Amino acid sequence: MRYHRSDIVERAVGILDMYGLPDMSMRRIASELGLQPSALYHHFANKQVLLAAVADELLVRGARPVPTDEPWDVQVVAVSRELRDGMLAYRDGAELIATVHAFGLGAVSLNSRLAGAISAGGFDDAFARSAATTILYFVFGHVSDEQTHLQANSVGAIDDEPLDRAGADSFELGLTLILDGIRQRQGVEA
Amino acid sequence: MRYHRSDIVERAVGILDMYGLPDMSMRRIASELGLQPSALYHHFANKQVLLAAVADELLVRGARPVPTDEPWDVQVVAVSRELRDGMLAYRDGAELIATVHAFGLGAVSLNSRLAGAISAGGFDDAFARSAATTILYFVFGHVSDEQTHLQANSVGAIDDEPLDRAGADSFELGLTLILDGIRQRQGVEA
DNA sequence: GGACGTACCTGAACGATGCTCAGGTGAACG
DNA sequence: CGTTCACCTGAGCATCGTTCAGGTACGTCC
Repeated sequence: MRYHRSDIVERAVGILDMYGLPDMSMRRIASELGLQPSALYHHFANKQVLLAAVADELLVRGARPVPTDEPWDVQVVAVSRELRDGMLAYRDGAELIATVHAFGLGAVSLNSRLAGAISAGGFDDAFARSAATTILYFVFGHVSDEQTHLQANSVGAIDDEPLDRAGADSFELGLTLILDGIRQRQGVEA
Repeated sequence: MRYHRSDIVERAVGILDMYGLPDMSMRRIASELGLQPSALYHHFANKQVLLAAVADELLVRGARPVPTDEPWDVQVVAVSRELRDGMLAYRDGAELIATVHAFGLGAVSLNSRLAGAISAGGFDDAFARSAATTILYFVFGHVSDEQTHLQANSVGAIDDEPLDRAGADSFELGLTLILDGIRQRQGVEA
């Protein structure tokens, strides 16, 4: 069988969700496709690039239409929730997406989408970018923590719902905190 | 020569600052001490524990007295700046401290210190904890990004000061945003 | 002073990782 | 029919974290 980039990404996503990030090795991906590991390097320069492609795929699968007719802060909340849900939808998705972003590969649109929504509130462009990254750092950190604890507690089969609820509530609270800080600057900004 | 835990941590810090996190391998640490790699496992159960000890050491070295006589928000800013400076003081310090915290080892005091300062503002304990982690996620994310770009640009010997300035300004802005959000809740909270 | 315990260390090895490279195969295309 | 090029093989390199059986020396206690 002969494959394209997309086939490899798809298989990698499957392994990620089934066995987790540490098991998503080049050898594992290759063997599940019936290939030699070296074959993967025909499609991706190195593992980081493959990881970036997988992270982008997760984000694409979790994408939702942005409500551009709504107020700017509603848009920001919508994008943030979409990002959170996308990260939580696959095992180790949060860690993957956060590290890929930290590495500077892929998912550049996240920052732009948030900054764009904020700009719609009549803020300075530089301010919008700073505020957007502030939100991004919060989302990455919070959701990564959430997923770590969720997955740890899903091994022992204890109650998930209370934890999920607590995570979601805490997420909304932090997000509101930052948004309140931004809103407070409306009219003061250039 | 025979060593203690602290000798190994100290040497590891040296390697970290000189050659970076990726070069801080068990083999490298051992060889710089004139030891076999296996000798390190007499002092630390595994590498994660060693990393946690190194991260804690960096934080201890960067510690400053907290101005408990100042208002709560001034204390929060002080702790946040101390943390940022501590992370930036050593090569790859930000990544190290952030990943160790994510792993749940060491540096538990960070959350408590921030939460404690916020509580002094008369906030609910649960709220203080949530607000503290919101700030922590922001600091970790922001400073990690800062350090990545600083180190990338220090290879090519271009201007550091403007970048450093931009990083610090953006840091203060994000921090103020969150603090404004928190302050807005004063009086409303239980 | 001699036996003992323990803290620290050696040296070899295991299993796994990302990655490279020279070469092979087969389908599409002129 | 011949060539090009995308895709792949298979072996191997250089690392990594970690384990384990055993060794050495120092402090303590009889």
